[in-house]
Amino acid sequence: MEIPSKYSPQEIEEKWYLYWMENKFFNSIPDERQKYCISIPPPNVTGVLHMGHMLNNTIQDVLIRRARMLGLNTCWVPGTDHASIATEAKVVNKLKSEGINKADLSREEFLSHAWQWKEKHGGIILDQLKKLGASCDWDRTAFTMDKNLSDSVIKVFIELANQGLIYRGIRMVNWDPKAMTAVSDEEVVYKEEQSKLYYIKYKIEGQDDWITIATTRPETILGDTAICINPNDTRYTHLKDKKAIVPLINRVIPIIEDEYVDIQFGTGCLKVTPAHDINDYALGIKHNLQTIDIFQDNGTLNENAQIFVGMDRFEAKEMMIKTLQENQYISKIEDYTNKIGYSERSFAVIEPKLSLQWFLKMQEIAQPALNAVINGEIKIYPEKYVNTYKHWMENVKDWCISRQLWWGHRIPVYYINQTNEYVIAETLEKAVQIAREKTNNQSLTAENLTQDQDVLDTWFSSWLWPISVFNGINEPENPDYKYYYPTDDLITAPEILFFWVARMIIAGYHFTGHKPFTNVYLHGIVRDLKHRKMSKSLGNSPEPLELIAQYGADGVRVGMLLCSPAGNDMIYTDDLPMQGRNFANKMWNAFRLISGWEIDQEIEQPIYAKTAIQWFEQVLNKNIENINQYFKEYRLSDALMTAYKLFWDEFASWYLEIIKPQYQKPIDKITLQKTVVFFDKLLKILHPFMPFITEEIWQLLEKRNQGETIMLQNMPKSEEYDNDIIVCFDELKQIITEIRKIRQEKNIPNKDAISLKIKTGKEGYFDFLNSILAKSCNLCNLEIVEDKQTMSVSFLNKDTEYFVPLENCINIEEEIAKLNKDIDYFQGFITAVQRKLENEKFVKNAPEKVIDAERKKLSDAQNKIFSLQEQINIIKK
RNA sequence: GGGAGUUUAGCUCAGUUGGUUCAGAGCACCUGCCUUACAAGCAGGGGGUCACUAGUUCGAACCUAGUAACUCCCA
Repeated sequence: MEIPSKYSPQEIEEKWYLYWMENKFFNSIPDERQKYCISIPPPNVTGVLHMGHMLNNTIQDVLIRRARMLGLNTCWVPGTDHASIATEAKVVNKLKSEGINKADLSREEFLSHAWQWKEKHGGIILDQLKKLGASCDWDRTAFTMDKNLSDSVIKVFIELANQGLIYRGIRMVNWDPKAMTAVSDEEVVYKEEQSKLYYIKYKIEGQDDWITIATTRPETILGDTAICINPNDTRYTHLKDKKAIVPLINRVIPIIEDEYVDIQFGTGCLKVTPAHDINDYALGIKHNLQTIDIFQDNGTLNENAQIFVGMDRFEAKEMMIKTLQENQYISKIEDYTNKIGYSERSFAVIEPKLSLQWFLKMQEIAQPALNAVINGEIKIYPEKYVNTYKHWMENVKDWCISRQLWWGHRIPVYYINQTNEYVIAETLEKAVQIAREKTNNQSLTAENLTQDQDVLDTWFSSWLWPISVFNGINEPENPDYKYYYPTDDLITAPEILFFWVARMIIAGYHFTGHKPFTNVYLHGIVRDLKHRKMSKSLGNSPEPLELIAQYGADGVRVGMLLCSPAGNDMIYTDDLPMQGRNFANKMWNAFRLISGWEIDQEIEQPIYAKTAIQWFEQVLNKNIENINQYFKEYRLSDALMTAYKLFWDEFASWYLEIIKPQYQKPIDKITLQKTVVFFDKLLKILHPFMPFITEEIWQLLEKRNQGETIMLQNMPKSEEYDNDIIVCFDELKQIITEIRKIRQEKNIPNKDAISLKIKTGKEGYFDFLNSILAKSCNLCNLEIVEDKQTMSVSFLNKDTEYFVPLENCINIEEEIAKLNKDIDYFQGFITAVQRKLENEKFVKNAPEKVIDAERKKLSDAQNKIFSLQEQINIIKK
């Protein structure tokens, strides 16, 4: 059967993924073996696969497949999170396109639409992961709003509340007026923008005097409740204890003093609007100021503003500027660059807003999580992120966990008779019970209770993920949880180190008393060549599934990993998957070569083959050892590159070329058998990186039974090896390269045999490799000689001299020039070494070993010069 | 404004306790080859003041200080 010379991955990948699924090779159940477990960073249920997912999941699959081949009971739990804000926005938009307004629906009706949407679109991303080859235990697929996971969320909320760690409070939150919800600090993206700084005059009460402040947000002066000056600022001392009048609305406000005010900035006077600025809010508390909130939740002005009521904040700003100008309150307008916060989800400008929210106290529960990373119980790779983690955990702030949305876990708080008095319970029935006890009113019914309208932050469910996917909150004694938890590795990006990783660690220690995972591997962000983050809006991201179609999943996986050292961003170009594809093709053709060889039982194993086998065994073992070490250090790019070079350079370019029989000649049995064994090992080493092609070739390499798979074979172990053989062979490679160079320079085709004469020295000659040398260089004659040769091209390896007699095409001038060039080089080298050795301080202070090495370098170089000079003399004769 | 990190070849990155196995790898590039496994290939080759400056040391890509540029986090 003819095997095509180009490897085409499409059908092959589909075939093997089906085979793996049908045979349930990805599934795991607890047994007596040691386990290895990863819970996937749950992608957003609204999401589609992007380059970041490709990198993230490739890494996880490599680790999982390798662990599986190391004999561990391997479990990779997939799933998605419900993404409150993003999903709700999607569903709202979808309904809008159908002419339905969210406001016209009841909560139940809306949720039913949301669930329909989830059922229809929620699994897309997981199916896409299958194309990548992800070997997840799909039977365990979890969703943060599944029954067990939801119950866990409610349960821990109640537990934390009972521990006094949850409180309700007025706080300045990042308000998203479009999504009508508070968002966390981490969900606000700040962008630098050109804006204006307005200088606005306030009249001093009872005096014909003015005070000027500078602000970027003139509309908020409607909520002003003070003017603040710095007590050290002599320009304003005379205004101390006076009052100012807010323009247009004539509210009288005090002039207060605080060193917080930056004298250099603007006019040195600050307007204080406690309801709409976080720093002003702090000032307000400190100076006991009134707080006037002038905005509705949707960003329009309310009654408190007195004017422009009902107008949107941006419109109101324009009106405000216009009106102030008309009334001569604006003295100056300057250009100004400031940072404006946008909602990561809805892209609306964030409005700082005072609001009643639920908070989780963090400081106390963060402590064990901080300690765990500091004392190394949990390891972060790369280590530099430990600092970042530490800094954050030491300055941790309380976590606002409520969101003004419907899609998510509804806060299990029930208010009694529309008051602020409440009870917390898993269900309405329990809430009634508790409320009756609390109020001492047995006639209280469900009618008297109103559940909090808000849901919990999505992270408040994903922080339980490694626990809740095994139902460890609800049933801590269940066998799955006991077996798989704590999980082993967590693979994610540093961007969510804080709001996911750190919180998972906190939750792990707080709810289970154990870490949630042992190692955290942080990979970078995928960027384009201009180092811009890949995103839909920039249009700079390739479509992952198209990449897979074009280069094969194996090719893409290799491309993603080749250039992605831990913690570094990955700069993507199409060259990367191409390199992966080319490598797959190389493997494919190596297989084609071997599969075409016929065995002849009669022929003896040639010495060159026997020697090459002996050498390759050493190289293989050495590289396995290196790869193991790289995996230990989570240096996956290096591990892959080592395997890549082992296959391409050592196996294909050197080993196969040496043992390759002449065209259409048969091969001996032992060599072929050994070669198949090598190939088999290489495939296993490469399988975690390139699952599909390795399965395909492995299945073809030898007769396999139904139900067999490379993915359940044992990973080759590193055995003892003789490094001397590798070193000798490296020298041999250099010698062969020298001879190839001579052929190229002198234009001698490979098929013309040449002869080689060797004047052996103490080093640089290996007779046991002669048969390989002869075959690789097509030598008709290999002779050991006592004397230097004339009419030859020569070169030195250590102190052994090699001569290629080429009577017809020797240019004596050229040869001498070449030899002189070498002499010059060594001369310079000697000068440098001598300078060192003549330095008394060096001889006195440097270790013996270093000095000896220098002396050897010196004498070696001197010998070389001597030998080269001699060669020149001989040629000249 | 506070903190962390980065700077090594055209690009992306390695360089473990300072010492010719220290200046490396892959890709890209150049030259010659369609040599029956592979042109998605083979063989060979060029390329770096290790950001800059000063210091410590017999010796610095590596240690110290300063400077510059970039990145991230927090405010």
